[in-house]
Amino acid sequence: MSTFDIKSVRKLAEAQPRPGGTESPCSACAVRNLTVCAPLNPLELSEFSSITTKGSVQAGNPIFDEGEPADHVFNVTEGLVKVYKLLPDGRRQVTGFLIAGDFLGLANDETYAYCAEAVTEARLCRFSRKKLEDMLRRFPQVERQLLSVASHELAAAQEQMLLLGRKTAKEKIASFLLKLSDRYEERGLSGNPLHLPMSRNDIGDYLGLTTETVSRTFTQLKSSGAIRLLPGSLVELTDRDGLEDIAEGL
Amino acid sequence: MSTFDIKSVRKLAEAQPRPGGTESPCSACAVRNLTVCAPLNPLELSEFSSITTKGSVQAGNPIFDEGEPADHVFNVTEGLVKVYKLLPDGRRQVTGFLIAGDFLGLANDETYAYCAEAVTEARLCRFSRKKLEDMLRRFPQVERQLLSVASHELAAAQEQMLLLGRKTAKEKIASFLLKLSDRYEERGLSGNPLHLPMSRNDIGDYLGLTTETVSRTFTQLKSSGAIRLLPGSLVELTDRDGLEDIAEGL
DNA sequence: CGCAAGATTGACGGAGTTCAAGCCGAGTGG
DNA sequence: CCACTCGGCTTGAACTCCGTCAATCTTGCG
Repeated sequence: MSTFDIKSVRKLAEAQPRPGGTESPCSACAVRNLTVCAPLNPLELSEFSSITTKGSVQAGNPIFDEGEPADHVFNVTEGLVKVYKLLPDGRRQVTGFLIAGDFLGLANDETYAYCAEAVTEARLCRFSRKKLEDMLRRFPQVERQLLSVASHELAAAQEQMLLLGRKTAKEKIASFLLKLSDRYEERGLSGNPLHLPMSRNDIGDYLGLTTETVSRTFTQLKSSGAIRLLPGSLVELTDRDGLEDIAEGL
Repeated sequence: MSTFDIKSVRKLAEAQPRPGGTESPCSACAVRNLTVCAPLNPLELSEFSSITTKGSVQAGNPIFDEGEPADHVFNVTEGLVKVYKLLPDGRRQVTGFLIAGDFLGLANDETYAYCAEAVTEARLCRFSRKKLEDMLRRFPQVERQLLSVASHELAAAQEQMLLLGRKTAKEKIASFLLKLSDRYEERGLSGNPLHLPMSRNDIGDYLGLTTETVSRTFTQLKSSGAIRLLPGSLVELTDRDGLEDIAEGL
């Protein structure tokens, strides 16, 4: 394992393999069981770790941009990352917020089809796409896992299309809070209160709304007692059942 | 190979395997090279065909509904299929229109996460999910192909999110016509003039618009000379460059 | 031909955007 | 320690695109 160093990506102090064993840096990875590496045994993991590189990205910095050669894929191990697409006039659609355990950079094309940027300082595992493809041939269980991940993401994307195409602002915000809360808990983070480090603008670009509408809707949900806004970008979901009804349009 | 027969799915006259050879019904399949079966050689294809079943569905009939046990996956070989999700109050989001060569029914859950319905009479190959999974283990190249398909669909889903979240009605319709035209041509169908067998309502539910807005926007594009509406649900794209500019918000 | 379902057009209204003005809070420097 | 500043958040007012409701018109089909 080495570290990577591209624009906006800082090197990390190199994590030395433990001496005298099949132990690898990956074996200590906190998100290993949440991600594509889950089906590997320690020996395989050690081999896998030989093609990975760790690094971190400062808040607000890009990880890659649309149109760049898609030479690497990534795994988020810490922090929050947003991925988005742009229209020529600058309109933006955030297609996802990624947290520890999320996979990033899958592309069939030779270039990335979207931009990725750190919202908070983030840590990532990086794989060379070429080497990963070789690995996939040798570890078909990882390929199967990857298919499963892609299939989950596809289902989530369809859910998001329903939200974008057919839900009202209030329903969008309620759905967003609930889904994020669930995902945080899946990954062992606090789902309530919920940390929202992204800006109102980012949330708007994720939900197909403007900053102002996001802000007004938060105020509305706060007034109705469904949520509380706490200092430090925290949101408490005080009436989860109520939010669930709102999210489904009931 | 046998035929399948579930509600709304008609049996087809059984296609007999050709006697005395490795030839299989699949080897004559018109969309074979457009779909997941593409990487198989004739011998493998023959084995693959043993787990497939062919059938057809009448226009307007369901193929499966959200929440049903996801026991099968499908491949469209002819006709048009729409895939959609519903909110409790009946609001609908069409998440895709599928044509010959498209794969359908991928689910990690035990149940389908969406509904699928024939728009025109459609023909489908059906695979038992269990048997398909066994096959995937034996033919990793098919699994790789599936991953590639899923990854393409993911990119398309992100494009669609950009459309739903950030494009105007006019931009949505222009994007829709262009993308559909391209996909038709990929599959060897006419991309111009373009056949639109789905209703204005279906188009609206795909683009996050109402029937009325779809209709008005078609009229508008017609008046500006970008398209012509021909009898038989045909649309001629008379100014493709103009449509492309509109689609990108230029 | 006549019917029914879908498509078009019109008039109106409203959810969300746009534009603009204050507010708040974290970081900075005197 | 506190004033200052700057970016993001909130609130207000006017507007607009698209949705809603309703009345025709078209089309495919028996």
